[in-house]
Amino acid sequence: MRVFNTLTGRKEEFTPGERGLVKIYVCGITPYAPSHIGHARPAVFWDVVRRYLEYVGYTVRAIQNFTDIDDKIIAASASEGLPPLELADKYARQYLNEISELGVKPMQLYPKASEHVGEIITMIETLIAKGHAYEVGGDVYFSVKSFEEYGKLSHRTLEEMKPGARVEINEMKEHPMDFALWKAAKPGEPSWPSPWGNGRPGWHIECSAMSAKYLGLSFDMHGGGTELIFPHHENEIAQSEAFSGVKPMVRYWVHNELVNIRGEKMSKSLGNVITIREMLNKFPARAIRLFLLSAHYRTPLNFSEEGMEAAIRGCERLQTALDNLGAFCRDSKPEPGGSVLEPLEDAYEKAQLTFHESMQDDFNTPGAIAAVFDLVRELNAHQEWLASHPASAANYLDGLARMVSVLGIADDPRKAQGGAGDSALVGELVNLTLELRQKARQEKDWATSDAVRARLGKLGILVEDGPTGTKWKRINPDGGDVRASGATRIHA
RNA sequence: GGCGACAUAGCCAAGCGGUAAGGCAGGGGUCUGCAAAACCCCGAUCCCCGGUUCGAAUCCGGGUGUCGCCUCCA
Repeated sequence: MRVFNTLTGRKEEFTPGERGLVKIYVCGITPYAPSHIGHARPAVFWDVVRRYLEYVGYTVRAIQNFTDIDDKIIAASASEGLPPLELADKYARQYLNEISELGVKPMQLYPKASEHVGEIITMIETLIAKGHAYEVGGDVYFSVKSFEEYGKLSHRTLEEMKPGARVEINEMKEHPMDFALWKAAKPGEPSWPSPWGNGRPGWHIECSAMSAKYLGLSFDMHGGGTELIFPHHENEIAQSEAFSGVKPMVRYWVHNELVNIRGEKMSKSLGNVITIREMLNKFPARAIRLFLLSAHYRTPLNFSEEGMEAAIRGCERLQTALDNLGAFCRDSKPEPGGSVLEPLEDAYEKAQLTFHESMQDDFNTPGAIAAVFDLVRELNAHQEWLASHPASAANYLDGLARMVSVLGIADDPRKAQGGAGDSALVGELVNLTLELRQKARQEKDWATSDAVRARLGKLGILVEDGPTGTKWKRINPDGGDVRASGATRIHA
């Protein structure tokens, strides 16, 4: 498996530090407002990475932090009238609920900065003792000049950073690029006691402290958006490696590109933010995932209604294929010999291969998705054959479902839950209705046949007559959202 | 001003030296009582200009354009 490493600027062969175990730290959010699509991209991407690594046999230990001590939280706290930590907790929970609805499997741990102040203070004390940090008037700063490799992640030198001069002027700092490890408390702000007086941690140190605590001084992958490369991750390396002397702190730095909208960066000031909640209210979670995965994680993704529309259609196509296979599996017709259909078998093997080669090549999800669609086309093309070979249908369904479940963009109909509140009784009633309708069809009583189909449609049951029999599935009566995969065939 | 990324059919998007995956949309067929689903056929020489090479969308140089970072930010 090859992974692009920001540190070296190249794709590298991936090998975990410990055999069979992959340790991942993903930079999470600062919970001070509802999360938007830009937050959903890394959440879904890392979920897929995790699923794939587990799929190929690794044990994954992944954590994602919440920065719950921060200027923005303090500001939002004042305007919302909620204590800072409560406000952060509220939005953190909201975020977790939303990504859960997006099908993201929970990570092992979501550590919060506020709960690791002790570890942070210990780390700062060591940095001071080692001459990498200094205290000035209650603040503690990291000395960038004390870490000769400063800039190695973002590929720039201290000299290159001066010209732009977008550096805050702070008389107290020894070097303009020195950054705060600890900030002296200001009135009204949350603060903790420390050897340097009351105060709070700087932004970057929490990640160094928490990753060290839960993953060790050197771990496999560290993720985050590209905008975090500098200064956040550059500073993390400096702190962690200066603190422990262990290098590298992170073996593979993996950064995702951002989500834009109409070619512009999504930001509150431009007023073009689309929240995860809004997305979930409007589109099926599966389609949101397909959309987010339709571009490689290292290329910017432009949000658009058209893009979502395409993703919705794509998901429907996938689910229809899965549902059909599920219906064929349940077919009780006897298998006429264990024959194999060559073109199908070839397509299946090729799809499997392409899927894995794509995922192994720096998590190329668009390539993996293409492999899935290739297979779906072949499967669809041989529906009649599959309908009379349930064992083969089950076999291909297994394979297709495995691929699709790594991406989380469709369900195995055999495992899917029925529609909310639906019981087996509903299924039986629909089947009964369709059997009666079938009699009408045989008598060419199209008026009755069409009326039944229309009535069922109003109830959210989509009826389709095809060459392999009549199928039905549960849909959302308002939208096209396929809720359950009750595809059952009524034989002609 | 510095650092970096990207530019492929109407839209989205793979490709990493051997003559362009996939999805959506569109057109034409097949199947079908109708509808739907599905299948088949149709579309790009890869921003521009040079260069390297037997051969480049893929490598190098120069343009043009877009975007990101350099300050909080997924």
